[in-house]
Amino acid sequence: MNAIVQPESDLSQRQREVLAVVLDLMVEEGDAFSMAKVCRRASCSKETLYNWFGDRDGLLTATVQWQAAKVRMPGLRSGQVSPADFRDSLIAFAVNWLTVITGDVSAALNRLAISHAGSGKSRLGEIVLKNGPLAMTGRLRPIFEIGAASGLVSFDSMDAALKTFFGLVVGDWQIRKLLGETTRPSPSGIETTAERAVTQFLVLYGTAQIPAPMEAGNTRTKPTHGK
Amino acid sequence: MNAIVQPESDLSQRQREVLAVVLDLMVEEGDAFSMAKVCRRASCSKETLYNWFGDRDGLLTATVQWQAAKVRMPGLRSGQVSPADFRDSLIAFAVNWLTVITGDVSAALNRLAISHAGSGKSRLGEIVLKNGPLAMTGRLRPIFEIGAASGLVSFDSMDAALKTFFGLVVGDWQIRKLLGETTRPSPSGIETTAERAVTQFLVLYGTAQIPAPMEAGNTRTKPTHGK
DNA sequence: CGGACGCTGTACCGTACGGTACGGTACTGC
DNA sequence: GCAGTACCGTACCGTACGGTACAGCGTCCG
Repeated sequence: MNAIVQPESDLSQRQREVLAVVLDLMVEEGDAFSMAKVCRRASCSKETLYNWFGDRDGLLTATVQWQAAKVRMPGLRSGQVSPADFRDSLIAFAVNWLTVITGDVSAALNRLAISHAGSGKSRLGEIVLKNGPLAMTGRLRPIFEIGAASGLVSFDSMDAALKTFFGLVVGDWQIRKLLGETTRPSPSGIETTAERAVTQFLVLYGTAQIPAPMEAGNTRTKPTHGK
Repeated sequence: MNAIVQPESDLSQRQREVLAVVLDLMVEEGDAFSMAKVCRRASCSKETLYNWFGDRDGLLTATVQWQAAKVRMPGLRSGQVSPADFRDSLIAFAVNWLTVITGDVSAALNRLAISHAGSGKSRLGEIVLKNGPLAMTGRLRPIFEIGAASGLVSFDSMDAALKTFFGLVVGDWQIRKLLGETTRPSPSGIETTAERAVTQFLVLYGTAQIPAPMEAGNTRTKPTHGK
């Protein structure tokens, strides 16, 4: 099984078209679509499909990898950075992440990978894990390091801080989306969530005063201690 | 389809035995197990199975509901409460939740519900959602209210606070578990995570000084502001 | 005793799907 | 013109599974 492992990007235009169809079908039907349906919609023959991707698993894997390769995160120039830039950078990161997470494509991919992880049918879970949470923390870590080097934040444990950031940003959005809840946050809702999460994160890990938002999160950036 | 909707608890001992077998199979194989396999392992006939549960969906639904009914959360006596009690209560809650979430049974149930939510095959997603995150916040809300009434915490938005608590506690544990990551936190790791999450939560939302832990979380409960 | 009932085990049916084979067609290079 | 290649469309095969039917068996109750 898993005959052909495409070196990731020597995919022809036609092959990418097919994968796009597969992705659409994943969004519409989850794991339930058949190879025949792919062929019908993509106007290609089964034989070609099997020649290109080996078997169904190969097709799924190729689709997931191809899609995962498209996800990119906003970065941050290294060197000294101002508090405002740092904060904006975190917010941009959070907005980006939340937008991806709450999207139908991400949900479809995660659903697929999760159900396969349960059946031990393939390594899709591993792939999505690597391109999801792990990629996020991987991209976020250098940003955190820049912040720390600039004296804006400090961590006892970088990993714990990354987990905390993840939790504050994602909250229960992802699990609810995956379980089929239809209410999707508006772009402004995402923005608000991201700002609140970053504000809270900076309360927990920030060392210097960073421009506070007007109304996000707990409103007050720090509770008025003592009753 | 979905012929018989068991009023939730008029299940015979024998029926519960069968559901236990189904649950085991879910943990082992995800959604891939067949009705025949259930019968073989439970030593019952297909006909009986279909008489009792209508169809495959009915069996799955019954299993999920039966299992969901078993989950209970630690509560908190109402009335005035001490800071230490409040904090311990939150920690107990978090430990309980993390233990459930990272367990194989919960993972199997969530995987099942998630994959069905993707295919629109049934209402399992809705059921798990109601007995998962929503049940958690439902149980947590009164605890928060007691805390607020006792002047220990204050919220601008109760919903936002619940989301924050969820995020701080769960982090990325659940999604990683669902995606098949095998490393499971030890009981002491869960304890540590829970304490750190609660400490952070109280930093964000607490009004009064609450006994700080020795070393949990960011170590210092509040960063020494200003460089 | 005898019929009704509930259950087990097995054989069976229809279907749907993954995977293969094959005929037909367009294009390319010689 | 012709072999080779790459692809489409479709027919086909084997299998596995959901669901049904039926025979056999123990138990309860009149």
